[in-house]
Amino acid sequence: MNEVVSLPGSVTNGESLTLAETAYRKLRHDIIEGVHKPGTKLRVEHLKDDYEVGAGTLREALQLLLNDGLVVAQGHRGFTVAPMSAEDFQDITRTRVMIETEALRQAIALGDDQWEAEVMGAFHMLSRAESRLGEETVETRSEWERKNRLFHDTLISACPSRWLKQFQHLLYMQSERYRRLILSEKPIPRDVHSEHEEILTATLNRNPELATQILADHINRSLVAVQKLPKERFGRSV
Amino acid sequence: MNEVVSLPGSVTNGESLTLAETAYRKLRHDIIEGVHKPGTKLRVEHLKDDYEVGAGTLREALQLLLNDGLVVAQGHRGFTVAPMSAEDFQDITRTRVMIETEALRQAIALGDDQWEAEVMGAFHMLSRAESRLGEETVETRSEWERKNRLFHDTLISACPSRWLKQFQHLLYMQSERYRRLILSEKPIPRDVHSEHEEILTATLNRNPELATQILADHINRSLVAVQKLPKERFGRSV
DNA sequence: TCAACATATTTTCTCGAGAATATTATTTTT
DNA sequence: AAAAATAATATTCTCGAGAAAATATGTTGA
Repeated sequence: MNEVVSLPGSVTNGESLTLAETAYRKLRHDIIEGVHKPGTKLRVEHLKDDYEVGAGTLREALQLLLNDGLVVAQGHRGFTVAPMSAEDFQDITRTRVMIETEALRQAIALGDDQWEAEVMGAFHMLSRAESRLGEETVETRSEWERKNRLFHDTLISACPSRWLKQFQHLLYMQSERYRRLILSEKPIPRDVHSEHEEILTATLNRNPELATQILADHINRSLVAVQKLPKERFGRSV
Repeated sequence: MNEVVSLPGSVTNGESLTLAETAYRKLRHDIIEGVHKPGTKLRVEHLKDDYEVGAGTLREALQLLLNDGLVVAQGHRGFTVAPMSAEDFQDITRTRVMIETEALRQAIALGDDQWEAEVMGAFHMLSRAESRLGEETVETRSEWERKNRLFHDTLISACPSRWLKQFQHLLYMQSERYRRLILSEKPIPRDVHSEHEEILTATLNRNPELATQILADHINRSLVAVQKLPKERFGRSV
């Protein structure tokens, strides 16, 4: 069941990890979690000690982050954490709605019994993680984040388009960084559970119109929350 | 008019180029042009001499190519030219139609006079390059390829979504590799000129339905051409 | 006081050599 | 002879030091 498969967002095809890739993952995590603030310079000499790798290896990790749009580079002027802004998140959200609803549409059209079962399973795992969210520890929150991503990934896993899924993954990752701003403000609101449930039932009923409509609303809901935030929360502007 | 702007596909924001990035560009060109066949191993020790850089620098260039999906990596097993297949091109084409038509729709809705002028200019340049296509040299073909990309880029340049444009750029680059297979077979057919012209007029008439329809047909046309090719042309299979 | 120039410092970029890992070839065993 | 184990080769990955470039500091002249 738990076969080794190349998870999206991974650079290599599973199996053994290089030091550069582990550093890449840690850095990615820290950028999404806001450890490295938007617009901040990422100096190799400082970071190589924190992440316990050589300078060249850390550079490789930074190069990989360019793909994800979490880091920007400037020739001979080093690397910088990608800036954040309300406009950027609006763009991310709109594009993500377009990509993810199309992917869901295709998944609903083509998914088989196996896929249905996996979607139900992912929803169940997410529900359990949600119920454990009362005790507000770091672990429960990151657990919920993992399960939420898994649910969204599984929903569209039956979509045959490699590129659509890749773009969805990228935009989800970007959204995560913004969603973190809201979560640090107030805990995850109650109605997300019912939203997920509605998406689930509409999907299993093979109702693409309804499922994509709810999914779109669901994704858009975090947009209005971010737009209410004061702009200082986005870190230093460019 | 010709201000220095960060062209998509470039890693840095213009200005001075690093050795790693120039190597990246050359490698990208060579992969698209088929110098390095799909599925081929890219050995650092061999390539560093060809591209006149150190081993570490060439590794950086390869890392950057991962983003573009032209190279795949496997932990401790090095880099490989991304494989090609008819199914992959079908996916690329469908996704590209979706992305590029949406971008064009937004551009038509929001583009100003300046944009209209640039679109006309790009079309003119493309037409001239097409007329020079009779003398079948390497230079005229690559000139046409450049102008064709510029035309497509300019069409959607008024689209405000950074991400849509980024995805369009990625998929256009992928298409280029496949289009090369057709071009080596037979020269560029006559009717592409009229197709471009129809897109232009529909766009300038602010007719999004017609413009996106013709654009979609235009992009899809190369799909059927590729699907006619024998599968040996795609290089060694995975 | 301010600007232009030169110097010093920091940071990035680049390279080649050594360590770790995978692949191929050889030998040994069943 | 086929399979398993071992040795040899090739390739990738990692590191730290030096070269190149950018930034910061200091100096001179108007």
